[in-house]
Amino acid sequence: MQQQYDFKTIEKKWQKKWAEKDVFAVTEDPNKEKYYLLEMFPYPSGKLHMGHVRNYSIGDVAARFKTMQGYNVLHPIGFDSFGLPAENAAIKHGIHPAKWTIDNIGEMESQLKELGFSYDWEREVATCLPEYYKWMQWLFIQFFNKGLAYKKKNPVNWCPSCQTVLANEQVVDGHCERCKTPVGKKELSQWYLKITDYADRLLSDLDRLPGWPSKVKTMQKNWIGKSTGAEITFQVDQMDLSMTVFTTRADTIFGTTFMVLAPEHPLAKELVSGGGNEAEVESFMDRLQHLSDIDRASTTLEKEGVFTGRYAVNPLTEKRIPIYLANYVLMDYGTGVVMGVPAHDERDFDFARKYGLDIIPVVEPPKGSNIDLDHLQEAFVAEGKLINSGEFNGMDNLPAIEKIISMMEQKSIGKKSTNFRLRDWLISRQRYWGCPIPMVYCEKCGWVPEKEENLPILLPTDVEFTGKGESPLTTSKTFAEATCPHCGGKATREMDTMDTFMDSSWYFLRYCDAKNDKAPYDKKKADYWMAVDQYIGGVEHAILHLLYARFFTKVLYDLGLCSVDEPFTNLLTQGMVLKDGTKMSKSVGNVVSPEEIINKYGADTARLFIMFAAPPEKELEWSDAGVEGSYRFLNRVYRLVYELAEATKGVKPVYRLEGKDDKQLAYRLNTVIKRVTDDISLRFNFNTAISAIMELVNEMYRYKELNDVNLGLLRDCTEKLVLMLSPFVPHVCEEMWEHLGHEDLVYHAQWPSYDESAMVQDTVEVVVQINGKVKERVEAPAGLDKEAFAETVMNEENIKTLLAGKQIVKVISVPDKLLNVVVK
RNA sequence: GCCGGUGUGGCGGAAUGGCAGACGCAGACGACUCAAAAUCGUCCGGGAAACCAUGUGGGUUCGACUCCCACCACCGGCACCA
Repeated sequence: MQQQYDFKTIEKKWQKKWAEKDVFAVTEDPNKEKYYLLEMFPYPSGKLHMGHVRNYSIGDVAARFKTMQGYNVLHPIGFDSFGLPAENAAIKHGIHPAKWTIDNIGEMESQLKELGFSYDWEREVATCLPEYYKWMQWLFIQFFNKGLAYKKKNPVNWCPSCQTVLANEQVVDGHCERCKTPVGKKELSQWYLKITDYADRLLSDLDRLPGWPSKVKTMQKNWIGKSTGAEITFQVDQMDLSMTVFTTRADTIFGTTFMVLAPEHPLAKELVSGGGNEAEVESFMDRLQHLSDIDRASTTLEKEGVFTGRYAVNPLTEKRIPIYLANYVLMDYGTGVVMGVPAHDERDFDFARKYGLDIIPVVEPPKGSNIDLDHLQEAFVAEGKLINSGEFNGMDNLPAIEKIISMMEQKSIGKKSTNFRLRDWLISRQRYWGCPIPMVYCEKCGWVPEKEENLPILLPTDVEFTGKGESPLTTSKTFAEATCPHCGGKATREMDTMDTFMDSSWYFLRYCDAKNDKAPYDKKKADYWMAVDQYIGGVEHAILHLLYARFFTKVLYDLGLCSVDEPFTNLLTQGMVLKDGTKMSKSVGNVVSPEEIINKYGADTARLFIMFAAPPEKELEWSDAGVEGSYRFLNRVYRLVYELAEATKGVKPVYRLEGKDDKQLAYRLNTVIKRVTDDISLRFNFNTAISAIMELVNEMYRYKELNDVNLGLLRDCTEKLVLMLSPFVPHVCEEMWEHLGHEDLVYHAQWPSYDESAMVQDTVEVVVQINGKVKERVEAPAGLDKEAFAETVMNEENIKTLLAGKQIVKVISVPDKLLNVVVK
């Protein structure tokens, strides 16, 4: 150890030692309690950004801390390495996506190593490698065999810029989640996974995840969007035709005065033809065609519709009601048909107003309200008693829902029903750089999965990257040719690749047994490590990745491949890294590169600043001055440890506390250990853990200047200081630990425990309040009971003076803290 | 519109209902130095003071940044979901 803090030499030295000794590799050990700590794996875009550094620093501190506490810690890393940027680079610069990706992975690996993260590199995965995607294909086939994967022709979200379809989750505000281009619709035959079969479990099991932020759970709940209600069947007048609606408001059925279908509803044509209003419908449909999907989906779009010329019969009132087509009815929610209850639904109200349709109130506002039911100005959507509803008149509307549904069930005109906003997951992508879907089409046998021995279906290399139209796989001369695994006849391969969110939906299982070439992973190994005890990543994955991964885990659980059905026990969503109040981005020009900081101050400083500047789940404002401060602190610690290592050479950390100063320092040491331990393990409050360590350092600086120092105590403080700092700044701590004469790594050292007896003080400074306002501070003996405490404090001279001439009403005594005297 | 979250010095941020502003940054002053840097030390919400201060207004309490009610502002998610 040099006298100067030479971070460059120190960091290189210890990174080399860690790698040589392979210290972060772990194996299953039934005698040790496991702890699986995982950060979301990165897409290999080129270089690390500050968001990565933050994500992985949080994880590394936790992993090292848990290791020191004696857990068998699995802390793996890998790369989510299929995806569009690689392909775009191929189109733009003519580099093969594989080369681009592998080069980037190499770059990022070395940066992760430079930051000193404690990964078990033996378990590294890259989803673009055949040894990984072979098992992705195998899993897809398991889904298919279970009836959870199917191909369907449907209008799908189409990004004209990425030239591929998108899942609903990847369409944000009508725009492509990746490139922000407005998304259109295209009729295509595509593969889907039946995530809707799991909607109920995905929803209800959220309650079994107390370790997840409620924000994320709420977002998933909203996304799944469960509504309970009823399906009700209406007969079309004078036609042999019926239509079913979904409604959550069966209580308002008596107020249904019209029906509305989505314009693209399959029954629309049949209804219109011969209804006598064909010309008007056609011109309406024509106008609709010219609207973009984004405009159509807009909530501000005026509700427009057209009469079909047909009538339906309200099954309860038996009144004839007109049937309309309208732009505000969505084909892909419910049944695509809505019963119009203008009195009690805002949209129906607007529509009825515009087309002069009847408005019949069936729920009465509570007495005293100034709503005039005969001349409604807006829909009345609150609760009330039923009117105009036959035998149900006078009932409260909410309990009436169930009553009306069971009556309709008896008459076979309706039944209880549940609807989800969640749609099946569209996983086909018309792109090259993804996992090939291992399915072949045979004229005789239809869609058949590839034989297991033929896996992996490799990506062909003789393809052209044009970025246009269909999947580049179609340009391969040989890829399409296949033999039907069923009948042995000629067959064609599926040309699309999988959504990359498939790859990331099970990588945490692969880490449990990353090298396995007989199975995706050995179940026994997965049983040992799963579930992930702590997962850390950005909140932007709250619905996409985190929902898909939960879905996969549940399917694997049902298939008997996994013994947990929730993958992540605890979830931490870290905040963004900002500079000047906004997200770091190239276009704003406020990017601070990790490389730059590591070169100037070292990895330890970068890590320390990031952990100290804000609690992990909050946004972090980057501050160059703050980085300087962290660097200064590390220098301050280094100098202190160096000096004290010399001063206490050969001294054992054993001592007897002598005077007040000794006790004060021991008190500080032990309270800090407790604080740091609790802050890390209970709350992940790394920022306050670090401030506590700073307080200890400040105290040690004061103490060492005293005339009569206790060397044993100082030695103990020094060692424990290094131990506590080591998860945060591992390189410099290894160096200091070695200098303190230890031969083992600080990484393998035991986390310090605290001595409760040293945390008891003889006297404490307490506060004296009068009527709740602080008036005085006095020194009082610690550990008194309420009465003794009050008496002692009240007998202090200046307190007596303070209370002189006042009438005491009440005394609140909180020993060791405060005394509040209520006076008149 | 609905659902969440946040609001504390010049700044980042601390505070199981019990001293508001820990710790750090910035700043001021002092020591060391021929000088500067580095380092070490002291001060650092407002106010002359009584006091006033945790977005605003109420409430509960001996005591509220913390709990309850109403409102405001900003951020995020969902949004014609029947």
